[in-house]
Amino acid sequence: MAKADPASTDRRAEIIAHGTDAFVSHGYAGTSMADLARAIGIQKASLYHHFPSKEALFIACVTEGFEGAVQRLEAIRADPTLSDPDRIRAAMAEVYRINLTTPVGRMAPLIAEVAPKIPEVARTFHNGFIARHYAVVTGMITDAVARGSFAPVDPLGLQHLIFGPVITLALSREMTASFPDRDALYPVDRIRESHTDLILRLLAGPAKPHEP
Amino acid sequence: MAKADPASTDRRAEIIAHGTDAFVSHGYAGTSMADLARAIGIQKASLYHHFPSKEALFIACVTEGFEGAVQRLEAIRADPTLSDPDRIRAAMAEVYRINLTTPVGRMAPLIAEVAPKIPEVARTFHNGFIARHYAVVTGMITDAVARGSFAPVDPLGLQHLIFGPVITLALSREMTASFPDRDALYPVDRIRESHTDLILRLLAGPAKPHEP
DNA sequence: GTCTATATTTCGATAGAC
DNA sequence: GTCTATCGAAATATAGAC
Repeated sequence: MAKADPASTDRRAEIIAHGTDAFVSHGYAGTSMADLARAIGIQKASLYHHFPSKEALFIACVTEGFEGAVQRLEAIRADPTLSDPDRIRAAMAEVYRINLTTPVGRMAPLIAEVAPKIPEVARTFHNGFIARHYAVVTGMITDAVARGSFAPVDPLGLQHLIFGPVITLALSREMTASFPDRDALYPVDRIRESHTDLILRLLAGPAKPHEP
Repeated sequence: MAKADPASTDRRAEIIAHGTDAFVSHGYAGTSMADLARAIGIQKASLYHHFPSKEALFIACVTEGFEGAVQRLEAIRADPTLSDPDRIRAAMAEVYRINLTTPVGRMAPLIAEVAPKIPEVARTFHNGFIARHYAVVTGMITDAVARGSFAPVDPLGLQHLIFGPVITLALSREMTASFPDRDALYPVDRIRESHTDLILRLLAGPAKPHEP
């Protein structure tokens, strides 16, 4: 994305950044071009100089938002200096980071809202972001199982066990954003550490029968 | 659905049923009173005979939607004929049923959208539905641990490991509702069975070190 | 590229007949 | 209880000056 004119390109990126946040927070129908313009500090008509319609702006927010997000996970998978458990720890830390500190973790319901109106964004987002994230993490686990580092596990079940709690946590925290006790109800660090430990425990092998 | 006066009382329930589905599918702002009336087959003005405003209708959809949903889980917890593993199996089957066959599993983002405008619905839904569901399942696990049936586990981590994949699955399936290969991407039965097995494996006890 | 001003449609909500 | 008709506000989008 190299550009000559910073005044022009930066404005477009600024609109996309604000727009993504607004769409994720208030939904597609709940985000008005007037509100968005006011948040950025420009006039409504100026938005239409950069994007021909609200729909085009939305598509840009969804499809340009996850560029580069998969590459960090790919790098963790390919890093030869990591042990297999440390690779899982690093991957889960990155999954938590991307889902809890960027809007992407709250995009699923937004896509669902818009899918009947703009069907292609659902495929673009799913194939370009979700499916690739799943594939990288599933791949690094089956790699480790093949090397004998981990016990065999059903990849489909484990994939949902890894991503499900993170995405639900992002949505739960947004739902409770106004609660004064939100961080006590959904403490990110504690949940992430416990989650990671439990996943590694499953990968370590089948259970030894519990003796009361 | 028992019907005494099909003209009057059922109309209110009919509006709430259609409204809940529309709100969950298209968001609060994305659901218009005109569309809702058309879906039911009445005129827009008739909606305002049963509810004074769109906001009042929405609050009714959220607060009346989860009545009785917790009682089935409570019954499973209290059932003396179940073994502890079977109790977990029954509870997870019920969690999957409620989240995947009723709109409640897709309500979190809807609540998040509306929370800035109607703050009280977030607390009502969280305290009345989510927190109680969490408490029942966490309680039946700590009960079993106290009886010696299961190994000790961090209840917070396990709670997210149980509910997270289910809620994310409900959202993923809605996001991909238009995909012809949705059931292949997100096969409910396979995921539920694998998920349940992995949870029971964690509860069975600490891992035996894996030997390649 | 950004602005003011405006066209057009759709929204939530109300009035009043039946 | 449901209808037709309509209001005022807010939405998307456009026209044209600077």
